[in-house]
Amino acid sequence: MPKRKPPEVRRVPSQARSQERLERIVDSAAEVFAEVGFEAATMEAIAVRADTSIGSVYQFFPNKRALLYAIAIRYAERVQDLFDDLTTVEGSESWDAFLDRTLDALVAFHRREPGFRALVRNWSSQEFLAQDEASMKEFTRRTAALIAARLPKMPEARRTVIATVLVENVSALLISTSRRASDAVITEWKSMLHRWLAPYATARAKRASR
Amino acid sequence: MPKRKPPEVRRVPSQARSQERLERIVDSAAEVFAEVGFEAATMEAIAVRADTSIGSVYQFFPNKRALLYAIAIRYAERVQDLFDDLTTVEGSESWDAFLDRTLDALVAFHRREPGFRALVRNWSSQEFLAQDEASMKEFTRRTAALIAARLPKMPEARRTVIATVLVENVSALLISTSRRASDAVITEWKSMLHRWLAPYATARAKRASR
Amino acid sequence: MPKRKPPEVRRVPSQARSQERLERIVDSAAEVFAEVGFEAATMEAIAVRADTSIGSVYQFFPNKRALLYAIAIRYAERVQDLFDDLTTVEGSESWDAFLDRTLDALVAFHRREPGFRALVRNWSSQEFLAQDEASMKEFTRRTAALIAARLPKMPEARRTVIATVLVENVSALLISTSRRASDAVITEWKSMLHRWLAPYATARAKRASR
Amino acid sequence: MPKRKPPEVRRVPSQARSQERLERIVDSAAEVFAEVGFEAATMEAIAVRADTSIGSVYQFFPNKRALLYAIAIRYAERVQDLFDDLTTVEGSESWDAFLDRTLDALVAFHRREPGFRALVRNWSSQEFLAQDEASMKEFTRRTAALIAARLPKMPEARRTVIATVLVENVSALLISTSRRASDAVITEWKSMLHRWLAPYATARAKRASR
DNA sequence: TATGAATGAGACTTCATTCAT
DNA sequence: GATGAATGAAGTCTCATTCAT
Repeated sequence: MPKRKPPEVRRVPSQARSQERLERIVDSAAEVFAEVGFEAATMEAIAVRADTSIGSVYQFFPNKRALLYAIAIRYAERVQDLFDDLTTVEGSESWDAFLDRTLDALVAFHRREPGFRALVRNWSSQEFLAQDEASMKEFTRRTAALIAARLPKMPEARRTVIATVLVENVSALLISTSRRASDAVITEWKSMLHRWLAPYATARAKRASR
Repeated sequence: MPKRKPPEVRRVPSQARSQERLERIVDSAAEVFAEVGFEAATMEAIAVRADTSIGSVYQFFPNKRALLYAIAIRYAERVQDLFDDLTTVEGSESWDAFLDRTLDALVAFHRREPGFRALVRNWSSQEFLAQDEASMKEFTRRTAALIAARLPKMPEARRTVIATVLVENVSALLISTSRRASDAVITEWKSMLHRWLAPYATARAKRASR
Repeated sequence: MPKRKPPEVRRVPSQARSQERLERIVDSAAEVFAEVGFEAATMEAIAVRADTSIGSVYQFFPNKRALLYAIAIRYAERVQDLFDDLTTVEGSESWDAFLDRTLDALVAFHRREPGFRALVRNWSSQEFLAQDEASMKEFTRRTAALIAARLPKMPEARRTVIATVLVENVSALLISTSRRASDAVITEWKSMLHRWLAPYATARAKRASR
Repeated sequence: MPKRKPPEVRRVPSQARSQERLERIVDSAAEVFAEVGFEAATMEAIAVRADTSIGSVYQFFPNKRALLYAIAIRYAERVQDLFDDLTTVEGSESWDAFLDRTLDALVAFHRREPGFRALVRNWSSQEFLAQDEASMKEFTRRTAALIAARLPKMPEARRTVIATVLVENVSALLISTSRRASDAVITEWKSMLHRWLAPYATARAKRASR
């Protein structure tokens, strides 16, 4: 995920009291957006849930959109961190193990942060679609790099296609499914990915065993 | 797709003129919702595009939400019909061929009806999420039935899990991907499904050949 | 006064009912602006005084400023008409008689339309200052023409200066004074103008008698 | 200028620091009001320009209106002082010379203090119109006294009328004209006043020469 | 039945004023 | 006293919905 310009924040509070309030406002907004969508969310509702006044919300954010933007960035950072954690595990790990670990982590993330799903689904505005596209590209790039590390002989075009399908598949399923997915479904989902990718890994294994 | 309670329509017009007008209103609403989203769409804009007056829109629909509902139902019927067409093809067809044909048809449908994607991404409200859930369940049931027809020995629980993953996978990818997906990506996607499902089909083949 | 572009009006009503309403809104706005000034006037107050809803006000005018603009134009037209009436009197009339007649008419106008004074005093915004400047220029031009008709020998520069002082004097006094001015004050004011302009007229008389 | 009730000042600061701050606040407010008008001026902007905090402004003034009031009083005092200076010149001076001197001084004052004009044009509220009226009355009284000193025989009613026209004329023209008036216009303006008042002075001269 | 003008609740946003630090 | 964050009343404007014609 590329670095983004900082959110349009009016005031960065230094006092602990204000810092807390800001946190509460962003949390509250994330919840309200998740529940009713961006357009239907009202600043009043956000303020009330954050247990403040509308005026305080506007002290930190110049408008509703800035609030959405701030939330988007917060999530982007969390996903970024998650991906970093997942890929910095040292040692030799099988593809399947890596995939399983990644999926489990992502499913857990989506369950922990129900607002994320709502956010992504509501990104219909042009501005945010561009963001989304950029995120997906970055994830695809990184995934392709991971593939390259294990299958250096695979042509780049091929690698990119596989990475694309993998990233799209995972993100699409996470977004539309994660809350309701049972363990059995997730297990089957992993099977799907394992079987799909097996031949590529096998090819390497064969070459390696020669 | 389950039977739905009758749409909230105030008057079912008998006259051809009115029927046409109703059609135009729904088309117009679908377009406007797709273009700017549900909240930002105005009844005025919908009426103008349908070449009628606001009053006429309210003659058919008690409120804006009812319009969205009508559109949802229309799309549900179209998807329903599509699925019926796909499955009523007689003769022996391989799983892979069936899958490919289905995927191609669905991708084509999504490309033909950009409003569908916009609609689904705009759900958000509780009422519509329930709708969505119901649709998915119905598709899963039918898919499980298709599997049962070919793999009668597979335990029902298993079948349901596979059908769930298949339906979720297909619908999720269609919604988040279809407009931008290249042919190479779609081909790889098919591969994924083929390899995943191959062992199940093979199991049958083995048992059959004994 | 130069022709102005038509006010930003959203809808020009044809029905008598609406026409009345529009009239009431403009009248009401003129009153409210006159009483509390443009900024302090609220659309709510304007709507209530016009015995309508806020929504109706916005049906005719896209924003508060457009209302001010409409009023300005209405007054500009009235002043225009007044000036036309004053100058189209045929026959030979003495300067003093003409001046007296004009002043009386202008004072009457200002007393009849208390909103006019308020409007001009509130024209502080850049946009309206330009308007004002243009009006004054036009009046000065016309006045200079009137002078030229009677004193063709007077150099143009001179004529312009006199016209400027005359117009500025009359408009300034009208704006700041007219409501409280007693008859005695107005009579003295006329004297002032007569005595000031007498030498110019006399010069002509002398030349004429030679 | 009549005695005014003491300005609404919360605290009359004794410390030099505070005195300075108070001065800065009033200056700042005068500038901001002059630039954007009373309503559009924000206490924040005033505080920032005065290089203090909003809280400090409220230490001195209970509300925004009190600030305007303080500015009005300050200007009233300055005009008062100016008038005192103008009239305390000893020796025999012709009417015309006195008038010219006064006008020049007033024009200079208006050019030096652009805020004054803005202030007067922004009156509008009932409370301030009363202020204005009172100022005008006081100037008229003083002017009538000046006339009385030179023309003791003139009936008081007459004197008052002349003083009224003179004061209204001068103040009206100053307010609406001073920034844009050319020297030629001002010269002609003086001519106007000279010719108007000449007969009154002549009358005295005649009586004196008998 | 069709129209579209009228209505007014409700959204966003600003900013005068208060008050805890 | 000084500061500036917090508050919330109030203003502008939109638009779903109603209803007279």
